[in-house]
This record gives sequence, structure tokens and C-alpha cells, in this order.
Amino acid sequence: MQSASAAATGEPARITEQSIYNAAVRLIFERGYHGTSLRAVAGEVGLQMSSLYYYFPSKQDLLMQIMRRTMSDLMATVERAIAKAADPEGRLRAAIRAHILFHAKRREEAFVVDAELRALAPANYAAVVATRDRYEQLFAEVLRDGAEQGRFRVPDAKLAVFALMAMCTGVAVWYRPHGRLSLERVADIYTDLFLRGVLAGGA
Amino acid sequence: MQSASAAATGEPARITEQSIYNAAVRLIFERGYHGTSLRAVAGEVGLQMSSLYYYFPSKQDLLMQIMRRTMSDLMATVERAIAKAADPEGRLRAAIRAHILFHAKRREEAFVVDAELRALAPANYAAVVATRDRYEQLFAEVLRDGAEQGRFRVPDAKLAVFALMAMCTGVAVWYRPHGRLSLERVADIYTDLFLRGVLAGGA
Amino acid sequence: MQSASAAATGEPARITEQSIYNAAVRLIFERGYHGTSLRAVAGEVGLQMSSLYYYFPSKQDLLMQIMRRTMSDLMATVERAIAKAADPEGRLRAAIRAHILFHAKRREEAFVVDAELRALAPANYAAVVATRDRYEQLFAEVLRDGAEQGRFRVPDAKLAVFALMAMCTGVAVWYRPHGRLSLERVADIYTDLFLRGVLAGGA
Amino acid sequence: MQSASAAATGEPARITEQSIYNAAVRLIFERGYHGTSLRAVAGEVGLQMSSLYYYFPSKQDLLMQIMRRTMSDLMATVERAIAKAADPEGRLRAAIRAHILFHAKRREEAFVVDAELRALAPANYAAVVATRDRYEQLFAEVLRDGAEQGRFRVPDAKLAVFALMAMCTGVAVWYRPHGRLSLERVADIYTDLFLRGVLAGGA
DNA sequence: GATGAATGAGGTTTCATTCAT
DNA sequence: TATGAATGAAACCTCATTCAT
Repeated sequence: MQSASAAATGEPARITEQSIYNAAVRLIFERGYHGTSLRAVAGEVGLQMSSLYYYFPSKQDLLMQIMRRTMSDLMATVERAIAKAADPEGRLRAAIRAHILFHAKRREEAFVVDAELRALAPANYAAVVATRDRYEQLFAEVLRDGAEQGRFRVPDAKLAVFALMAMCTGVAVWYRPHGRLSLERVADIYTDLFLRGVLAGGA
Repeated sequence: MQSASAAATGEPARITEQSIYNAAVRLIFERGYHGTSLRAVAGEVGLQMSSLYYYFPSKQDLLMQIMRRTMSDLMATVERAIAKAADPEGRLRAAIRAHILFHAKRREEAFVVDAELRALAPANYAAVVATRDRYEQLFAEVLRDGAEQGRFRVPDAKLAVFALMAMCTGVAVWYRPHGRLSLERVADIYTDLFLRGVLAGGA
Repeated sequence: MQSASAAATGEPARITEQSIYNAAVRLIFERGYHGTSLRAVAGEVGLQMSSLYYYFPSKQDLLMQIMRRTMSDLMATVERAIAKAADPEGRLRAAIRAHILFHAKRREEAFVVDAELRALAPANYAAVVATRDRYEQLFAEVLRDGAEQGRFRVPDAKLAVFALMAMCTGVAVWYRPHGRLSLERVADIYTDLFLRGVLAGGA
Repeated sequence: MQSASAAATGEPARITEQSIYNAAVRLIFERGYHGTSLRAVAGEVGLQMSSLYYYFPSKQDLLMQIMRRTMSDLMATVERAIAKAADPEGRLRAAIRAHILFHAKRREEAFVVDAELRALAPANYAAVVATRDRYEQLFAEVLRDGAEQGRFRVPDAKLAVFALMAMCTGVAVWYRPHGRLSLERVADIYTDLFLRGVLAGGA
């Protein structure tokens, strides 16, 4: 009986909430936070603007939920990937691969996290940047590890991470499923490119 | 009397116009196009909002001028750099270096060009993307040249350019003069990283 | 079981209804009718906004109940006080005293009645003003009686009532229990002040 | 020439500003601050809502200007009246008279000052209450003076001022020009009533 | 008795823009 | 050159209210 009365169980509400989230992600990805009106979001979901406020206390909060959820998932994904590999090279390879796959599969969310930092209210901005810094530390540590073990030649780990992040995050900008190159191929090429760039003993 | 003759020669007008341009660049860099009001721009310059319309026909047009001027300068700079070098490796090195220096020295403009494409009206968008494609062709050709001559190992030139552009353009996001690393050093590290990534005969 | 039987007897319902009434009184007293949202009222009671509608058909109606109940109690209180006294001076003294005590003890309700008349829908406004006029008649008659008997010197009874009402109703604005002066003292001072003002044979 | 081009001199602007002020006063007097929409104010003046913001930075600010201007005028008026009289009785009489005349002639503004305190933002509230306290001190000092000289019998000056303020401010609630009683008569009756209430040697 | 989900109207405020001066 | 005065659209958000459950 319970499952039959979906309204009572709050199932459809969660569906509506997810629809709003999805619509917001897509529109903010396309037009930016300030370029996206709640009217547009509501229209996309087939709701009145005022109904959005049943699910999210404010536009800013909606953005924050996107940021939080996406960053949390990304962090978990990359941490898991790193944990599975044994040596620095394997860890770097796994981390880059995980980062790229995530940015391709959830490109809109990932792009929003990257591009809309400046739209965050000060307190939110601080929180998100702190998380991002922790995320980048994952890569920096792998690089430093590898450098200590003589496997990588990295003049400046922080700079290398900047370069890597920018390069791989960029995938979210142009990647489209069913494009010319398979996602696996893209990940391989990018990973090779960067790894050859930092591997010791080259050129 | 000065102001009279100045008004006649149009000198102060050009100064005001440049001030508006500069203020717009800075604010759009900080807050994005949709997050920047003309009120804010006018305030920065010490003008009334309505006075801006003496210099620019619309906000959209102001953005377009930023895009056009910046891309034109960037293109010229990189073309000049490429022309001076003899072999593919030298040309790639010179191109990357020029790109990075430009994105560091004129980081706000460069960042705006990159980040605010989506704020352009359709016709403007098409025009700017066409220019950007021509710009990326400069790098793609250098890479293909080098690959044909066996100097580079590049599985996919377009992809490599995407990676390179994202990586180097990112400099505009974090670079600050008087930072930990000199601009020359940053350019060197980035250039080495990418070059080792694409040079044939590595690893 | 308790709650079941309670629901049947309607006991808890009356408690909830009273809680809503109290919360509404307090909030409208603090912020005014238009400044008080039903959301705030519901929040105060720990209910959802929609639940209020089980108890009150509308916000306007809630205000009307406050007005009606309070005015009815006030009227009864003052009528009883007047009935107990024998001569005009005693009746005036008793009426003022009752009015002041009421406005101190139920200051929030009393203030709301006074201050939110303009928030009433036309029909409600008419009804409440009619009651208020009947209330003021109580005082006017005492004054006229006393004037006829030569005890009071009152050039204009209506005006005197206005003055008296304003003066004494004001107690609801500033009175706080446990303040510098006891309520009894306040009532005495006010009563004396006004009585000396209207007593014949002074100055 | 200058005076001819009124637009250039900003004359009509001041007229518009005053019209907005007047409309706001009237509507807030009738419906309260929260019950008055800027739409209504704009409509009254024949402007678009957005045009109001050319003259006032916010609704709250508009209310503050009403409060400030009115209180400042009231204070000056009463101070002038007090200064002209020689003895406590004359000063009290003059002060009450000035207060009443002001509250009758500018009844809407005066009422708004009194009734909409709670609509003020905290900082504004503090400022206004401070001014009001200074105003009430004017009366309290007159009363204390008179009491010291044995002219008044006032058990509690603060309480007496409360009573006086409430009583006289109430004039703004019901007074209408061309009413049954002339303004002069009203002022006389009120003044007599209170003075006999506080004069020593009565009853 | 109480809630969850939705609404439509309306709130204040900001926006880019215009045009006479 | 620059402003003053106004606009209409649209922004985010809150409101009282409804109704099925």
C-alpha cells in the first residue's frame, strides 16, 4: 500500500527536486549563474517559479547544492581510484583518468563547479575553495611522492597541478558523447600526454 | 580653454573611452558579464550610466569590443612569434611562450574572452568562435608540421591543442605579478611540460 | 490512547487553537498585521502554514477573532466596574482603572485592537468601529452624568473621551510587568491626573 | 535663461520628489508601512515603480526621510514655543499647544512617525528612538522645573509625559480640519485638561 | 488534525536603455 | 560630453491560500 501512494511517501517530491536540480545544472552550464533566471529553471521543470522555493531556499543555495554534491562525488571517485593503484605512476594515471571520466560524464555539473565560483556568496565561496584545495592536494601528493621516488621530474608540484587541472577540466567544455573520439581514447591521450611530460628520464 | 580644444581634438574622449573599457574588463573578469551592471562600470569611471552610451551603443557591444581587440592582439602576437622561429620545436616553443605571456600580462581581458563566449548574442558568438578557431589552427598546424617531420608524436592534433589551450589559458586564472614564480619561469615550466609530452622518442 | 480520546473530545484542538491565537497576537503586536506572515505564526506554534487553515478560515478572520474577543472582554470588564460604583466620580475612577488594568494585563491584544483597525476589511472595520463607539459611550455617559450633576467640568464630552482613551490606551505601548512602578501605582497616577483635569471647582 | 530651463535647474525634480514624499505619507498613514506598496505610491504620483528609485534608494529609506524630517520640524517647533514663554506654566502650555497644532496640521506625517517605529530597520529604529527620547525630555524638563518651583504636582514626570504624549499625539488620529471644533478650541481644551491635572493646589 | 505540494499574485529592487537638454 | 529623468522588463523572493491525502 505504501509504495502505491507515492505522494505520501515523498517519492515524487524527490523526483521533482531532482528535476529542478537537473534543469538548474543544464541552464547554469549554458548561460551561467547570473544569466540563468529561476523563471527559466521553473519553466524547464513545468513548475511555477514560486514552487521552486518549496525545494530550495534560494537561488544561491541551489548553486551551493550543485557545488557540494558534485565536488563530494568527484573527490570520492578520485580517492577511490588512487587507493587502488600501487605506485606513483599508477596512482597518477588512475587519478587523471578518474578526473577526466568524471568531467566527461558529468560535464555540466563539473563545469559549473569550475566556472561559477565567483557567483558564490563569500561564506560559500570560502567553503568551496577549501574543498577544491583539498582536492588538488590529492594530485599534488601523488606528484610529490613520485618526485621523491625519482619517478617524476616536477620542478613545481603546485604549478604542475594547476596545469593538469586546467587541461583535464577543459574536457568538460568540449566533450560530447558519441563524438569523434571515444571517451576511453580521450582519457588515454590526455593521460599519456601529461605523464610523458612529467616522467623522469625523458628528452 | 584646454578642455575646449581637447574636446575638439577628441583626446579626452579617447581617454574616457579607454577608462570605460578598462573598468568593464576588470568588472567582467571579476563578476562575469551578467554579473556586471553598467551602473557598476559607470561608477568605476565616475560617470553616470547614461553617459556610457555616448561611447558604446550597448553592453553587448562593449563586450564585443573587448573580445575583438583582445583576440586580434593575441593572434598578432602569436603569429609574430611563430614567424620568427625556424623549426617545429622552436615554433611550438615560441607559440606557447607568447600565448602564456599574453595571458599573464593581459589576464583579465584574456580570461573574459574565454569565459564569456556564452554571453554573446548568436551573431557575435559565431564571429568570435570563428576567430578562435583560426587561432587554434595556428597551433594545430605547428603540431602537424612537427608530426610530419617526425619531431612530435601527436595521436590527435586537435585534442592536443585543446589540452594545450586549456592548460595555458588557465594561467590567466591564477597568475599574479610578483607571485612566487617569475613569469619567465612559469612560461618555461609550462612549455617544457607540454613539449616533453609531445616530443617523439620519449619514454 | 490519550491522543485518540483527546482528538475525540477536541481538547488538544482547543489548545492548539489557543496557541495559534497567542502566537498571532504576539507577532501582530510586534510587527503589525501586514508585517506578520502566517508562516511566522505557524513557525511559532510548530505547525505548517497549511495547518492553520484547519483552525482559522483566513488571516483576516484570525485578526477579527482577536479583535472581537478582546473588545468583548474589555467591554464586559469596564461595564462590571462601572456597575459597582455609586456616584459619577466613583464610576469614572472605576472605569479608568479597569481600562488601564486591562490594557496592562492584556497589552498585546489591546494594542492590536487599537493599532490594526486599518487592516480590517471594510465590513469587519465597520463592525469593530461600531463596538468601539459603544465602548466609548460608556465613558461619555459617565462624564455627561457627572457634568449634569455639577461634579465634572467637561466642555466637550466626546473630546474628553478621546483624550482619556488615547492617554490610557497608551499604557499598552510602554507598560511592562516588573517595571519601575507597580501597575496599581500607574493606574492611580493616571486616574488622579485625569480626574483632577475634569473635576469641577479646580484652578 | 537659467530659471527658464527648469529641467536643467532640477526644479521639477524637487517637485516630483515632494510628490512622492506626500503620496508615501498619505498611503502609509492610511494603510501602514507594510500595507503600502511602492506600486501604490508610484501610481499616486503617476510614475512607474522603478522611477521611485531615482529619488529614494529604498522603501525603508523613504520611511526614514519621513521620520527624520517630521521629527526635526516638530522638535524645532516645540523648542521655539518653549523658549518664548517665561514661567513653567507658560512653557507647558506653549509646548502642549505647539505639539497639538503640529499633530493636527501635519497629522499624517506625525501619525506615521508614531505608528511605524516598528517598521524601521534596527539601526534606523535606534536613531529615531533616540531623537524621540530627546523630544520627550523637553516636556519632562518643563514638568520637573514646575514641580521644583511648587507650581506642578507631578508624582512621576516620566509617566506624566507618557500620558501627555499619548493624549496629544492622539489628535493626529481623529482630527479633521473643518470639524465640529476649531483647532484652537481643541488645543485649549486639551491644554486646560492636562494643566488642571498637574497644577498644584487643586482638589 | 496535520501535512505536502503547488499556486498566482504581488512584494521590493535592479537592469539596460532612451531622449531631451 | 555628460547628465537628469524616466521607463518597462525582469530579477529574486514571499505571500496567503488550496486541496488531496
